[in-house]
Amino acid sequence: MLDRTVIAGLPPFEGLEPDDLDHVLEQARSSRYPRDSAIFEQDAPTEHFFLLLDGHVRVVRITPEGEQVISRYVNAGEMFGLAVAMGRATYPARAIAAVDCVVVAWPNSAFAELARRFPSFGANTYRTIGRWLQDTHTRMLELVTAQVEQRVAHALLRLAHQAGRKTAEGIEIDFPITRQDIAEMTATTLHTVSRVMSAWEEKKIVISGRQRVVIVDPHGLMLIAEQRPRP
Amino acid sequence: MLDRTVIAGLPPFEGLEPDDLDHVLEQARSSRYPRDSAIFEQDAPTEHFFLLLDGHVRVVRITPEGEQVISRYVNAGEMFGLAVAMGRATYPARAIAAVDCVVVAWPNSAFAELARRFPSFGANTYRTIGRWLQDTHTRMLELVTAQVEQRVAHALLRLAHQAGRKTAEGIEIDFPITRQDIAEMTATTLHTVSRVMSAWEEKKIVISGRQRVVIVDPHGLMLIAEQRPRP
DNA sequence: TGTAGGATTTGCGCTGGCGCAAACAAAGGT
DNA sequence: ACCTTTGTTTGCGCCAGCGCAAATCCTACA
Repeated sequence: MLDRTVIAGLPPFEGLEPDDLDHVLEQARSSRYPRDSAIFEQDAPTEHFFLLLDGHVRVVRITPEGEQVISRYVNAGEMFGLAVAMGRATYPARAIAAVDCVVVAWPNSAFAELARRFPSFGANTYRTIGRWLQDTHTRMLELVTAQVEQRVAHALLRLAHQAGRKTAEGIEIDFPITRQDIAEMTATTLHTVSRVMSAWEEKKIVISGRQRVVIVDPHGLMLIAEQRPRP
Repeated sequence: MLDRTVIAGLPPFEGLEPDDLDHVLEQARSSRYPRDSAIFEQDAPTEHFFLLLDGHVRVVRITPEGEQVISRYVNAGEMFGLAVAMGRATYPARAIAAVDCVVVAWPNSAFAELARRFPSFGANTYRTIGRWLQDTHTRMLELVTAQVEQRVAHALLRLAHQAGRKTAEGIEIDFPITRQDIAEMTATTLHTVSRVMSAWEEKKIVISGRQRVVIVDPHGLMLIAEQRPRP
């Protein structure tokens, strides 16, 4: 049985009494996932929905042709795998632990009861899904209208915002991320990402190494991201 | 006051008693929108949510740079402008009547009450939003991985499926649609769409004219849509 | 300390489809 | 019947970024 303090104060459970929190956790079980392991697979039947307690999770969609696109990164404290709330029988994507993770899982059957018993939980969940829809639209717009350099800049800024850690050199992305990963976020190739980032390293905008990105000059990066395609 | 039969049998109101339907409609008002008029504007404060009774509505997102992307077409019988269900204060896109339309609008304030009083209505709405999220992801994947020709083929097949009308020549898209519109659905230019479709006309796959598209050979189009990029 | 495997960098050539421009065609208004 | 507006077609040149290939660099593990 989990301690109620691990979920107290998280948006989905805001306003719940200690007893309520215990009730919520009664149906949950927590597990650890080592780095690079799958939490659920695309098209697998949905049996659980999840809360990430610690770590970072990558959500990836794969086309029939085998091409991958990273649809988002999940940060600690966020819900994911909410297929049940969307009335889906299978997960639409694969979830991979980007680092060692601690996850709480509820069986799908718990969702309806929790949403009914704690309306704020249901409302929050649906708002979350609504926000994902917005974010997805926004990213889609960006992917199809902006140039590669701007897309990569946007992706890094978003990562820095969500999962940035201040260091002496600048803002470091808090989990290992490869050129390939960035390519899959921005719909390009690892070669192009590498070229773009090498150029930025030259200009002292970022420092990057193996699976590591530090943003030295966020403002400079923002200028690149906001650049008009044809002035 | 609207007659209850106009909404009876529609998925969101499935299983409601005649009295319930009357109650639902008490808070609604219906209006007509002439072709090309806006039903709501992007970033405008959300005051209503809508049901399309008759016609076709185009939902368009505009970037700060002024580029447009058509995020979907709404068909008769579908809800749209559900910003309130996603907890948003402004509409994330603009809705334009693609033909003369009849629309039912409810004030946002009605949403919470309806969702509480008729759980099936709430569940259906949230499922709908979940489906939009899926569709958007799928389209995004397609836009960034497939070639222009395949994207246009997919777009036409989707349109034919949702809003196709059988004619002597083939399946005709049920509303006026320009090359520019198709370009905004597939993230390309009207010039390229024109070239692609001229080639298809040559091969007797489609017949097209001013604001008009007829799919003569859906199977041939499907072959193009499913084509592997690099065999 | 050596080494295998993964990650990254970089050069080079090619091409899909965009930008530009101009002509043409179909509606609709007067 | 004419003119304006709006939509469509087509030719041409160009370039961002991909595919391919090869070298190099880390890092973990033996």
